[in-house]
Amino acid sequence: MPNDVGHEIADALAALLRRDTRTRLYRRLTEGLGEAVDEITYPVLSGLARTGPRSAADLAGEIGLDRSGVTRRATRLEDAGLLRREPDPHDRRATLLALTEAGQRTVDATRRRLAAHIEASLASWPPAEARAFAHQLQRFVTDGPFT
Amino acid sequence: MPNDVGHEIADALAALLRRDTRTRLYRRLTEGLGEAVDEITYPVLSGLARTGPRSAADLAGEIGLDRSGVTRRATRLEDAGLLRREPDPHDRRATLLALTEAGQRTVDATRRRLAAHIEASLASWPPAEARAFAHQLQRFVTDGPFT
DNA sequence: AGATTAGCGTGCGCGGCGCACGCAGCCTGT
DNA sequence: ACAGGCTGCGTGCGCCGCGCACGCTAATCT
Repeated sequence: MPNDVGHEIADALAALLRRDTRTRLYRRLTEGLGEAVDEITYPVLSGLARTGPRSAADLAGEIGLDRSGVTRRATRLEDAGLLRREPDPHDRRATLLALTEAGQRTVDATRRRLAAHIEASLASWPPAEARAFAHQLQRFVTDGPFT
Repeated sequence: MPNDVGHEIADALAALLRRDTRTRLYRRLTEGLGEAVDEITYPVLSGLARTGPRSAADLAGEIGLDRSGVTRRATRLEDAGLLRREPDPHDRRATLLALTEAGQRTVDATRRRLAAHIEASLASWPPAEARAFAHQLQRFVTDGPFT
């Protein structure tokens, strides 16, 4: 493999990980979905949508955050009606975080928007190439230098 | 184009943009390079390496940050000997930020590490496929839903 | 039953960030 | 030439996200 491949991907990754890139993307995806959902709070919604109701500590471990942060974000989302705290039936001290219907709709809308943006930017690609790229990207992210 | 491609890439991107993914990657890349260089200060070094000496305001525009932030980071890097402030010969009120030799070496080492990690994770790929992926990724990042 | 542990929310301090001010140097009009 | 506006820089200020640690409640262990 030519070693310029590494640098080429490195440059692309650097551009991708840039702060304002992330901020702009989040802003675009969450625009008009209410004040409570933004770059800070969305990972809580998204993580909850992935696995269903779960505890704050559990969710914190997944998104690489302290429990206190998850608690505070959850409170904000709860105030906005996107999230609901329900007592764990098996453990009376525990409280499970669960999406409300509005929260689920918000997550769906956001993910749909992102997918639409991606597909729009891939519109001019040959379908087979786009499909191959998607698989390679996924493989690269899971196997890549990020674990 | 099948619409699951959009969602597949969306999932990969979400994993890539996760906070701890970024933090871990930065930590690995800057390990042992001194206390001053980290996720916060590195973009200044990197941006400077890209275009040569330039003003703080100019650099701030590129990395999507306020000038004050660049100034503060630059001061930290200056204290660590990685960066040098030199007066602009054409404008006596302006100061140009420039990498020292140590700063340049730090950037080179970091980029080399990232490229090495990437290539290692692509070691099992057919070379042609890796090359194609690199080009597609670059194209996707520049044309993609990030502008 | 008493002691230890687990889960949660919150107060506290740290640090990054944007905003706005003050100062120094440039530039344009008269 | 000089006076006013403009530009570039650094810094103080306030906001906010974040990790740490405490107190409280409830489960679990001996």
